[in-house]
Amino acid sequence: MNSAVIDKREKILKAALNLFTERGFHNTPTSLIAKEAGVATGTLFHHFKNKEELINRLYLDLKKQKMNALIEAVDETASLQEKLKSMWINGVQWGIMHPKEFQFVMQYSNSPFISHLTKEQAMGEYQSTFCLFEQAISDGLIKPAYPEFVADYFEGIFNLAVSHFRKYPEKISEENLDLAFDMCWNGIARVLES
Amino acid sequence: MNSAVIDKREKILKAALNLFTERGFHNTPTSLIAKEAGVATGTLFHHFKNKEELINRLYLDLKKQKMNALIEAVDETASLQEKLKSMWINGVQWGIMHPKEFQFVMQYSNSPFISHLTKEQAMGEYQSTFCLFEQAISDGLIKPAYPEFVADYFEGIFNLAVSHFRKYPEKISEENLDLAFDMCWNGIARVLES
Amino acid sequence: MNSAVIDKREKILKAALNLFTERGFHNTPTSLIAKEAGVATGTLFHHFKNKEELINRLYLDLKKQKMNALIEAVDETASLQEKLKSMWINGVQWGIMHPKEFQFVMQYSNSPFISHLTKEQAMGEYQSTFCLFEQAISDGLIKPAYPEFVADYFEGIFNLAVSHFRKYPEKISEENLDLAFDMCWNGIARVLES
Amino acid sequence: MNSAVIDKREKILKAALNLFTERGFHNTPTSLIAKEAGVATGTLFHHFKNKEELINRLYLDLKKQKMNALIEAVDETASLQEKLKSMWINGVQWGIMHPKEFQFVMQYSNSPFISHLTKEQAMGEYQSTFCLFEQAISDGLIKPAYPEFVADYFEGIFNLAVSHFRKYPEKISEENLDLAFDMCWNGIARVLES
DNA sequence: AATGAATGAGCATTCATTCAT
DNA sequence: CATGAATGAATGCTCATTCAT
Repeated sequence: MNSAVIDKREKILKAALNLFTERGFHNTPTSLIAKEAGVATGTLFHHFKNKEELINRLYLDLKKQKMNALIEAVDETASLQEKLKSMWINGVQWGIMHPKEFQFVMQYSNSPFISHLTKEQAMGEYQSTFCLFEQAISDGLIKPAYPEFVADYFEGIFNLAVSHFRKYPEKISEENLDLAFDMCWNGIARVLES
Repeated sequence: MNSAVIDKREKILKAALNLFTERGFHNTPTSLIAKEAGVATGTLFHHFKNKEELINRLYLDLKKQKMNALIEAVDETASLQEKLKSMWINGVQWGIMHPKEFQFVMQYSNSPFISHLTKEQAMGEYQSTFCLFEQAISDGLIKPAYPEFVADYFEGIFNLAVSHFRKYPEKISEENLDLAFDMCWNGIARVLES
Repeated sequence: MNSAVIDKREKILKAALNLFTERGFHNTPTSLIAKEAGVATGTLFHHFKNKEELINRLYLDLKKQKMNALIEAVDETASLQEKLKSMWINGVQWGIMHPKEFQFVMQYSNSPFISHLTKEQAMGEYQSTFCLFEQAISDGLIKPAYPEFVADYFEGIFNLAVSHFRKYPEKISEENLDLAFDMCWNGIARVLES
Repeated sequence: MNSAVIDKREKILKAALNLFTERGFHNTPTSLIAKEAGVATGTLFHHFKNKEELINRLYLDLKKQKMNALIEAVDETASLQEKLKSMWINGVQWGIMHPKEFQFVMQYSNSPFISHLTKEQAMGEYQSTFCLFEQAISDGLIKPAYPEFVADYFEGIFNLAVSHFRKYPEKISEENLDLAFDMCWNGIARVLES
């Protein structure tokens, strides 16, 4: 009983994810989502107050999944640089293996469809990661550029790398993932004077 | 009369740019564009076959403007690195001074609203720039990563930099522009062993 | 258990009365009635076949209450004029003390939501009162206008008086109730030549 | 051209009047109004911002018609009582000849569908009539009951009379109209002591 | 009896596009 | 070329009612 209920909710979210990434938010009728989910139109509105709540709910769920993927199995005893690299690799792999989820989160991060409140909630999950950058700067591990830029930069290249590997799947290899991280990192890292 | 005609066409394009960036394509009725442009609803369809043609036309115009801004006043006799830096700085400055135009081009570059044909035409403008990267790689000026990644990387960080400066306008300064380029470049540049 | 059942039924009727008078029939979802009654949506349909039956049932209940209020404690030995005045005063007082109930009965008396059958049943209760008018006419107590008009007139002014006192509660006083009846009555009563 | 435009607007208003009085506001889909008016659904919303504006517009139009009917051809030189009687007779005749219009105005006068603003505008038209009552009271022509009640009373019986004659059309005659007015009036008029 | 998730027909409203003037 | 009234398919959302538990 309960599982059937959750099932429908999940099916709606899944269908919404597929359709939103394929067709965009405004070009995806709720009726189509319901149809794709194998559910009546009214059912969608039983689970989500309206279309906007659906998209916000979806965004929050996926953002959380992404963040969980980042920190999964990161060796707590490793060095800061190694931690960041692990997270980067984890994240890129998650992005490659969950293309829709990744695209959705990236595409709607700056979208007006996502409410301010949702963005704040999502940002909360990000906080712990952000601390790592601050620490890396104070440790002298990375360039002393102001932290806002570092954060934008890091996430930007991260997204860029995933997008790239989705565009050229044949380029995916451990070597190229390392290369991508290296290009990112050597743009941040303090160049040690010899 | 002729100038009045051009006027209306321009006004429509201008209104469309403002509205598309503020509200998105699907959330911008043609009637609103017409109203904002001070023109009758029918007039829009005299100048553009339909809404899609309008957006494609707009995209192409702006992409061309952006490309022209890049190569403007680049010293032909300068070194390759200096040329690339000039273009970068030019581009970032254009992006800062034309926020709507920049956002529109970036936002819709990967959008399904832009037809394949339009994208190809736009890509044509990019060709000459792309050559510079190939040359830079073969010159040993930048890392021998495969050129597709370099191109994505370069453009990605470029967009990232502009977005960043739009988010934090108080950070705009010659110094920070240089810093941004430096962070980009030292992620690409071969690190010379001492 | 049985009392709990009755309780729910009563709660539904009570909630329906409040909501129907505040928002109208069509603007009151059954789900809202259920919610306001503290009951599941399905429960409403256990007690009433459908929304229409609910409203008809409610109408009949309230009409009966109103009629009972009219004849309550009327002195059987009093004169006809005194009886009618007692009923009038009783009725106005009931209307003042049961504003929702009064409004509902008045509002839906001519409404298509109330079925023909229901109206006839309700009219049955009215019959005995109607006889009084016929008698009053034949007694020469009131003007020899045809009885249909007298009945409409009497009830019309009655409703009017209640509505008036609900609009201006500060005007409620024994004196003004008498005044209202007097205005009603002297429009009916044969003016005796001196 | 212009006449065609007005035509459609008028047709919509007319269809709306018929349907609203027959089926009520909430039970009348805009699609049905459009259909009945021989017009596309969109056309309705071209002329009226939404359903609510349509009903408010309609109310205002009809209220104005009713008021105009009241004061039409009233002899300015006649006595106050004669003036009021003329208006009463005019009004009842208008109500009889325009049953839908009359019912609509009466039915929605106290309805929440009519906005406060609309009611105020409509009340404005009523002002001059209201003055007549004040004058009649100060002239000692009618009972010195407080004017709010007199106004409610007068209008109430007026509506009542029209409703009555619509229910019993066979009772319509000059004689009965006079009778109805007489019953109204002798409930107001000061009974002169002999 | 009671529950509340599910249903899907129905509704108000929007909007790209047309076309007579 | 320009206008803007008219169109009607499409869409987000509501709600009375059902039914498995």
